[in-house]
Amino acid sequence: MVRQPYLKKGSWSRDEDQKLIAYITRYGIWNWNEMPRFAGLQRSGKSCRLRWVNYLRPNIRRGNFSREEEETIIHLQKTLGNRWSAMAARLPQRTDNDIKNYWNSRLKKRVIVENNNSASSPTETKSSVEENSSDADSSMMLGIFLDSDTPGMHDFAEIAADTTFFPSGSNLSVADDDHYSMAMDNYLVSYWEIQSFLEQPQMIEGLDCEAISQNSQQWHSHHQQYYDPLHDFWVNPLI
DNA sequence: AAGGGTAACAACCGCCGGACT
DNA sequence: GAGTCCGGCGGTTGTTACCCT
Repeated sequence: MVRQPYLKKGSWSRDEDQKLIAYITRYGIWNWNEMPRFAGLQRSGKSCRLRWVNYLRPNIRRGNFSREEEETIIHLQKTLGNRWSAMAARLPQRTDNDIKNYWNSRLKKRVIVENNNSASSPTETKSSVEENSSDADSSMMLGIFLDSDTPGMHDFAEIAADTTFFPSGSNLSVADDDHYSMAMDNYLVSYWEIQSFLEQPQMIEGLDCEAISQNSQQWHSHHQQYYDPLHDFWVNPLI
């Protein structure tokens, strides 16, 4: 009987995030079930996939749904039902998990209340959405990269600025140092750390980088529709 | 200050469908 | 055609932070 290797569950640590990002950055996504072993992660493939898709992908936006996005979700939920992935396809930068959570925790109740109100007195309800006040904060954070003379850093910053790489949640205010450092800790896996990781000796003996690279390219060609356009940004500078 | 209730969200689980052998 | 593997999806749970009493 083959003993299953210990698989960690629960919250992801920063170190695990870095390992996953660094691995995918270098080799791409070729097999979720095999990747954790090569990446030095004691996680299931499913767990890695979920973490990447819902949190670590470079061009996802989290928190602070705009009024337009809210209305879109409400409309799509009416027409599509609980098809969260289909909704996510129509809401750029949002994940199905995020949309699902947002609907379950906020919008569902709001819609019920609005329906009840419209049944009695059709008054306009005020949206609970906060303004995207942290856009400026994100810009300030990006300034760090723009100041850098490191090749590739300007691309990094510009793309991040264009795609709201940095989540715009309320915790990301840079009004004080605590929030700023927390934001950095939680959301930034710096170029330098990835580089440092990649320069480490291969953790798996006999790792056939060439084969993995080819597998990755084949995967790309077959699954291009699932790939976000920022992938090149992550991969090219490091190959 | 402490405890209970609630909201928000990260993560897990089970199921399903497609691809491959 | 049957079996297996893998990735994706939706439902659900667990955890944490916050608010109120």
